[in-house]
Amino acid sequence: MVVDRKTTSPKGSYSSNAHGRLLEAGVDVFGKHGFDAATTRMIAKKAGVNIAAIPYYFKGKEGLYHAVVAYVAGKLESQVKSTLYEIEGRVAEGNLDRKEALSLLEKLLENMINFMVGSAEAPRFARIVLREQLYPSSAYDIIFNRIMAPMINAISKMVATATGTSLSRIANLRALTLIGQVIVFRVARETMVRALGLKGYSPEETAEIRGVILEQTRTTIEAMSPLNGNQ
Amino acid sequence: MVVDRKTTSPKGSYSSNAHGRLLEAGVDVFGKHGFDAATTRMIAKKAGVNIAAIPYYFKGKEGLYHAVVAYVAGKLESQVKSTLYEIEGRVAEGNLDRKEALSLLEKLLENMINFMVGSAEAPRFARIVLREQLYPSSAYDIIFNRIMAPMINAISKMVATATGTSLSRIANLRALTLIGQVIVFRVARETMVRALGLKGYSPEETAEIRGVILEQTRTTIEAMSPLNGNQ
DNA sequence: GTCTATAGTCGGATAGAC
DNA sequence: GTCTATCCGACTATAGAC
Repeated sequence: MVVDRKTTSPKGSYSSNAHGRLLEAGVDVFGKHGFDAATTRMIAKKAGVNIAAIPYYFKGKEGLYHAVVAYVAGKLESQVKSTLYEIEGRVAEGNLDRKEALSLLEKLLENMINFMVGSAEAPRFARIVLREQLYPSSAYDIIFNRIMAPMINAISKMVATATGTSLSRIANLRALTLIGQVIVFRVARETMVRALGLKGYSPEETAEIRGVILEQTRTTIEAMSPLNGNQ
Repeated sequence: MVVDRKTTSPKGSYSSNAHGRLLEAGVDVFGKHGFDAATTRMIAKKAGVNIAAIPYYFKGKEGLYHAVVAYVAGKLESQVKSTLYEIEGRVAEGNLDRKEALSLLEKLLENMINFMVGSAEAPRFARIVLREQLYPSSAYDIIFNRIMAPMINAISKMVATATGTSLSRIANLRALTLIGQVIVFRVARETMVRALGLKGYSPEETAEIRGVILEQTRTTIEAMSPLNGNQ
């Protein structure tokens, strides 16, 4: 199959080496410096391609940035996609009980923790997202639609079902506090490292963190359930 | 004598206070763009002072940045200082029981929530801190020593005391999840706004958030306590 | 203390050879 | 598709008038 690299559409083409290398380098350089402070010279150098390849493949710095954000969104999406599908499917079937909802919620949180805390490449991708949280650009729509909205939606539904309450504002807020418990370990990594005297997150420490978060999730869900029988 | 200038200055132009105006403008501009991307031109313009005032008062852009970080650290410190002193004092006295520890923990979290979620000027200061979390510079020491370490320390101690356990790694991790529940509302504000259809955080919404976090804190602490009697 | 003017550097993008 | 050379604008900092 012949791939049309450039010509009119930067979206149709992927397999060019320079194209892919620029995306990977863009994740690191935009993540480290932010859009404005990142220079096309740094990115091109890191990618090992000529600076002129950026306007050539991506119509300029801004086009590269949007492509990088979409690339990152796809990576993050792939970490939770199967669990999100599973949840969606079970919700559609309509016979989800509290116990299973809690179990699906735990599975989703585990997905998040394993990636956000336990994966070596998470920091690279997370930095792009966090920068967009800090000061959203036009690229934020991509992140919101592909990651944030589906995650909040799924977690809120599972919280509501697991606590036997309706899908309310309160369920949404509880979902966000659950997300907060996970992302704090990514956002405040440097603080964690200094405060706890860690070097990074070892598999054992990741397991400890997972244990604490899941335990708190279970006890909170249990305490919030108005009846304590099973559905 | 105050000389009335050509009015690039938005606010009535007090020319006597270039130093303070540069700090305030620096919070906004460094917060919005980051150190590298922020320009001394933007800051000087926003402050309504001449660019040359930056090297004059702060020995250059970097000196201004460090001064801004210290200024922000002081502002944040002042939000929790009295509660931190109170905790320190009670710990030193040595007769803190579980109930009082929980109450002090709640007070500290309330301080955080009221400022981080409920205050209109929190986003300005938080952005500086979040950028340093994202990619710590040499200025991070100021933030860590004046804010992060004292907060984590105090929360961990109160968690350990309130759960009747010793001050362990687990208590530290639980402290961080509590912090995470608060800061997610600051970090992911844009996501919150979109997902919940809010415009910002009204006093009512702040109260709802406070209710959810404090309720979860109480039930979690209770569930984690090995004995359920009252000390 | 505050200003203007300017030096010196580095940014993104393009043209055109190959 | 990839390169070199180059334009032009914007940056920080300084010198020196007032």
